[in-house]
Amino acid sequence: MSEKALHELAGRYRESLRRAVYLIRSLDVDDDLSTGQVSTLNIVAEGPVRVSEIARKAGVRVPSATEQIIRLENAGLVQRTQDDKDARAVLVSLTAKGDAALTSANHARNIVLGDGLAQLTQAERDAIAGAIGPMNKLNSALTGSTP
Amino acid sequence: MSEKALHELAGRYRESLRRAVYLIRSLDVDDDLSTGQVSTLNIVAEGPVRVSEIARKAGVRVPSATEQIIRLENAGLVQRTQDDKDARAVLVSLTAKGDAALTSANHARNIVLGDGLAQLTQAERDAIAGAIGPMNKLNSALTGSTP
DNA sequence: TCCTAACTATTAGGCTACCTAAGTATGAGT
DNA sequence: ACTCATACTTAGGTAGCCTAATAGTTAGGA
Repeated sequence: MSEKALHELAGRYRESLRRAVYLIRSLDVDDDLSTGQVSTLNIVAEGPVRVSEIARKAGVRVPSATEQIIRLENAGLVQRTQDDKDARAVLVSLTAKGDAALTSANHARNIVLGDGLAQLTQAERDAIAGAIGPMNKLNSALTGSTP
Repeated sequence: MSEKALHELAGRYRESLRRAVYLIRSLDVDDDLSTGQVSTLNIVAEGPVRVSEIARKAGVRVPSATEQIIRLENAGLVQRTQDDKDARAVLVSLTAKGDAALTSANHARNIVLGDGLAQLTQAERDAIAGAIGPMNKLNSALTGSTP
């Protein structure tokens, strides 16, 4: 593919992503969790995770992750415990309340987004479904993140 | 498509978009413009635009648009003029400096993203290219925005 | 052993960007 | 002319991100 064509595609994709970011934000509807908080909870949900690991997966610096975690801890959604094997490390895990809030938040967002997807044709949904893999690969290639 | 399948697709797409936010941020490399500023400049570039129109297209409230515009104006990238036909309205347009900065910023970002796209296979690029239309349609369906 | 370098997390301070509510000025309709 | 709606700005507040500095822990070599 020519360099010019790559740049043209990059421009169109970039614009589409910019708008999709607002779409994502518009999904924070009724609950009191922000998109960023839901993302952090989704990371924590995979098991007790270190702060540095959360930061890496979320694509932010460690102090930003600490800040998010403190907010979530104050809301009673996560808890911090010491790592037995490394006294420097802190392990973050979901509380029961956090687990419930996350399930509910994911469900609410998937319903709204699912409604939008239902308005597309099957071919359009297939196109989006088929792009997710390549999008993730592109994300990894450019941000170096390993989700 | 079943409701369950829609929600499953919604979940995967949502996760991909979440990570794409960080991709977008990683494109702000060397220049002094943020992603939001580039977006605003891109909107303004289409011609003299009202503040309310900028807010609508950017998916933010009017005061947020005003704030962005003031920042850009202070940087000499846009100018505000009165609308002859409606003394309440303010028309925002690019300055020569803003036009140059926008061209440069778009170019720099397209190069970085283009490099990432170049690492994909042709089939993967085609998948992304094919999803842009449906993604935009979905964005419009859910946010009510008319880009 | 001990000393230094590396690592993990937090705190402190600062910035952008978003929001709602309130204020000012203009336009449009009755 | 009066009223209501529209367009924007101002004021005040919050979330979320950053860098720099700090405290404690670990690991590895002299």
